[in-house]
Amino acid sequence: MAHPVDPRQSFPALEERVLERWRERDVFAQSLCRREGAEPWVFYEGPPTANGRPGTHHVLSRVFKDIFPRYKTMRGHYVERKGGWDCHGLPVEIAVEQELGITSKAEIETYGIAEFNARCRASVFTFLEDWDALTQRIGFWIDLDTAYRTLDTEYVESVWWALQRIHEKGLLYEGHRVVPYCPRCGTALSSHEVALGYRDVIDPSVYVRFPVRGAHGVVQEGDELAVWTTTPWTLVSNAAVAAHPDLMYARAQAAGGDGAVLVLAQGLVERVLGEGARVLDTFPGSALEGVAYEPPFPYIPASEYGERGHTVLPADFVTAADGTGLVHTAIAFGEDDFQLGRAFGLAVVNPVRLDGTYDERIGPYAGRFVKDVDADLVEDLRARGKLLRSEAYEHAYPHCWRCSTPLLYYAKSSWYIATSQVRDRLLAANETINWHPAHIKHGRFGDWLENNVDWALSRERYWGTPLPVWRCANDHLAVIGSLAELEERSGVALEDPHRPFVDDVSFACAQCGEEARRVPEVIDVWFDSGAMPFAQYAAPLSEEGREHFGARFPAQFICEALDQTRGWFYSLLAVSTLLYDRSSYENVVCLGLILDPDGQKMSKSRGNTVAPWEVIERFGADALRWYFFTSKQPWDGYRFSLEAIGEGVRLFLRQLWNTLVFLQTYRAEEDVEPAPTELDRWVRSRLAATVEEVTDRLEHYDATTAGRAIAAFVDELSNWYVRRSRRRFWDGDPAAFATLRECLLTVARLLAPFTPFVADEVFEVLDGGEPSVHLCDWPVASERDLELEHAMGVARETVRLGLAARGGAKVKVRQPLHEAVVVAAGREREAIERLGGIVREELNVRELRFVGRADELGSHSVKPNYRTLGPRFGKAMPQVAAAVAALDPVGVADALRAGRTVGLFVDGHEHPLDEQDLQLALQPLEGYQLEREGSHAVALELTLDDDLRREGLAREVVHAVQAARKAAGLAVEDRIALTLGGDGGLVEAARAHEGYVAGETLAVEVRYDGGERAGEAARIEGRELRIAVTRA
RNA sequence: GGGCGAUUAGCUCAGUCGGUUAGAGCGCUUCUCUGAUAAGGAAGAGGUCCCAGGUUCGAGUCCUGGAUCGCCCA
Repeated sequence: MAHPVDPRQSFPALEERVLERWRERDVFAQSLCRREGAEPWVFYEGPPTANGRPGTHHVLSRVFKDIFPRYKTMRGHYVERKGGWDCHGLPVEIAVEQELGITSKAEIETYGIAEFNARCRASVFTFLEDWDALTQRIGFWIDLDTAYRTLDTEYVESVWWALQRIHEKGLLYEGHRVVPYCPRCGTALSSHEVALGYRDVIDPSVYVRFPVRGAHGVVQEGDELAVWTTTPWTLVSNAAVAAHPDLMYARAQAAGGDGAVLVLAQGLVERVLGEGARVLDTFPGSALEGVAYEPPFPYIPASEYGERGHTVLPADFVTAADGTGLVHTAIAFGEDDFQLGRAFGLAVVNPVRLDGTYDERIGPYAGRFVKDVDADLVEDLRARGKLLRSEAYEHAYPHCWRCSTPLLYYAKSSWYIATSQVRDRLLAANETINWHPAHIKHGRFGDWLENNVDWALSRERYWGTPLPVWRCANDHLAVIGSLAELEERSGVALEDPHRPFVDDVSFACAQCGEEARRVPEVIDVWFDSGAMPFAQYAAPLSEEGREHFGARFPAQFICEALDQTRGWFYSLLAVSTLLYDRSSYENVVCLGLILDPDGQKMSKSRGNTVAPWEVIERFGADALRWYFFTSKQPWDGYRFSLEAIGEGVRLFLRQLWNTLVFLQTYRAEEDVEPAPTELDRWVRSRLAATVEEVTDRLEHYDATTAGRAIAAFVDELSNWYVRRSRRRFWDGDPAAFATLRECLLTVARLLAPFTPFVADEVFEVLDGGEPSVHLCDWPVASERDLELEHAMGVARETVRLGLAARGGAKVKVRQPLHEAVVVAAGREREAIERLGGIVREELNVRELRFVGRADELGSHSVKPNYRTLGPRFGKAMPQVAAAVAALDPVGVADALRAGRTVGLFVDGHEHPLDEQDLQLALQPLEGYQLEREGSHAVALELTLDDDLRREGLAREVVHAVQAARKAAGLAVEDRIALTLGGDGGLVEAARAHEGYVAGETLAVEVRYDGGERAGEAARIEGRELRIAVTRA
């Protein structure tokens, strides 16, 4: 019956075996089958893109996406695990561009959109096999066969439907405004995409002189405005200067300068012009309005901008926090600038082409990429004496999250969803979400929602869901919600809704009859993924999908890395709030970043990445999973290294496995009625406690504490229950086998969501009665015996103190002692007496003697209990502490034992103190080997007589014989014939305890005629013992 | 510049409602135990709980300011 178990089992090999078994027994499908009709518990898969190789951070999110569905399935829910793939978007286009060796939109169009998109379609799943293999190997149960794909026609149609609904609500609009724009990709980015690409860069920070044209109010001819900017490339299209009307400004001269009079914010005079600068006049910014000046570059005349071009304008956004308080304004390149220009009727003049280069109006710089011209422009200013100061300025600047090109803020038109109009609804929906960690809710995510801006939805690209907006010459819009609707309008039945095919479909405008053509844009991929709750089922266009969706919305659980706060977490919430006015998820776990052992972000360029396969091949997937689950709270991020994982394996997986090996090594038939001992009852109670805690923690999405609780139990099981029960296992006690088996089977079930491989193998070895542990129900905690758990705690503490006393006296545990004197009373004494056998054996003493009064062993000291006395006495606490210190400890101990209170004089009043208020501790007396902790102590009687010495020697003999057995290569169950010889005292001790020696060493006969020649020599306390061992 | 988070032993991390002498594991040293275990047990070394103020009888814990790191945003 005993299933042989390899003590040196390789976990990766074990896992391969388990994977094979799962396939054979179709366990994943079975686990779903068995829950058919049960209450669903809904998980949404945030779709990864399969056009890159999966890395360790993907493993992190995938194992957290696995553990809770597994747990909930065992709890009796039906947990559909539908996979998903994000297929559209720039990452895919860029991979294809690289493949084709092209870098611009013009080249794509020359190449042909149809062919380009066909390549994109093919490229999406380049690494699908890698993803598949890794997903399986790490035990992530997800159905990839029915995975939703955002490129599928039905998916696109669902997205169209959603946009049509949003349009019907009046929330889709085209707007002209300044957007973050990637000149390489030729498209605007949404704010959450911008958030993905901030990077520290050093830009010039320049202070430029703008000479005024003629005196104007407070300003005189020859004065110069000191104007600040960090984007010199926008100076060529300077349109105006902004000043805050209420801020105080000054005319000032630098000490020892060229005598020029500069105008700037009064508070910044010293910082900009240096110490000793002289202020000539001060006045509010409003006095500067209308001052005309000479622009820094001559390329675009003031007339181009209109009446107020190249003058000072009042603006509230100006601050004196940095710069000069006079802000350079270029209408096309900043949100504030754009609004200011609009307010004062300035024309938008944009001399930068869509590819990020200057057009022909910028003379010598035409054709160059604007960001590359910064340095030349600064030099130009310097050469013409227009430069006041120039410094390097390090700041975070947004870059394209895929191609790393610095973004430009750029005025152009794009399509928006008016999410800011539903901001309150977004906030309300957020209130219903349970965030892990909690601070995200009102911190990072809540703040983001508070400051919500409209969703910049359109992308001027090729491979994406086409924006389903058709427009006629009279600007009438039609937003189409399905291919059927499009066919109805146009008579064209499209099979593929992608560009370029959809671009060719036109129809007569319903309002004016003019031809309506599709606008050229595609939509933000984040909208695709945000639509997945319904689009993954092709809802609502397919009836079946509508039903599926109805039963699976919202999700109980989603899980992604922290960077999705502005990504999927947002798009998912925004789409469902727009359509259904509620959140699409109830619980969310945010995962942190994976760092290298030095706390640096892992990246290919640093060469500090650890490939997931490397870990799996060396330690196994369970080890990696266990590390992620238990090493720390997942949102804190990880300092990841192979060593860290190895340690976890050794401490936990090995320990668990060895316990199983032990059980299987000694396992016997179990047909006898088990008679459980205190130890059995104890470990079962601890097991119940563990089930309670693990369940509670997993209900709260806290895998870390749950996993650590399992580890703590396995440690108790292995290092206390098994160690204390070894003899019972050797003797074939059925209660011990039944108990250990039960514990391991329950641990296997608790562990199933964490380390699904080793859990299943343990379960299989122990023949748990199902084809897999993953088909089991989650364990229910049995009743606990809190009294016994407490008693064992006290007993173990007593053992610990006793062993420490032995250590202090340098007396080996092998040497038996007469007695241990234990200071304990009441409940503690009962506890130790109850488990006295265990304590005696562990301490190797013949008797336990109890003394109720610790002063028999040492003197008391009395300390105040601050926790109870502090609130009572407050400020008088120091006096109380002094008064307590002056009490007679023996008297206090007597009084408290007798249940009386102790009077304490403070401030002339007597205050009664009871045993809650005072804590007794022991001071050891000299001459005793005593270990104490709180009111609890153990002393050892160290006097040895001949009897004890002989027994100690007999145990030494046994120890030596066991070593000889091992050296002779005998199996643990081999019987032997034993011959002893050598030192008379040793032989005599062995003879006196022959039954014990023979029993311990499995000797069927013992002879004492081993003369000089016999066997191996061992040395015990300086004396020689000769041992001969032969298999009997 | 703003927001969020983190900072506890050489390393990885716990630390409850503010309460007595701040813990665990790993690693190190010395003992010890062994019919499962590369395991276990005991002792030792190892701490400015990031810093400075404040509140309080009492602060690792609460408040304010600052430093460093990470993330996010301007």
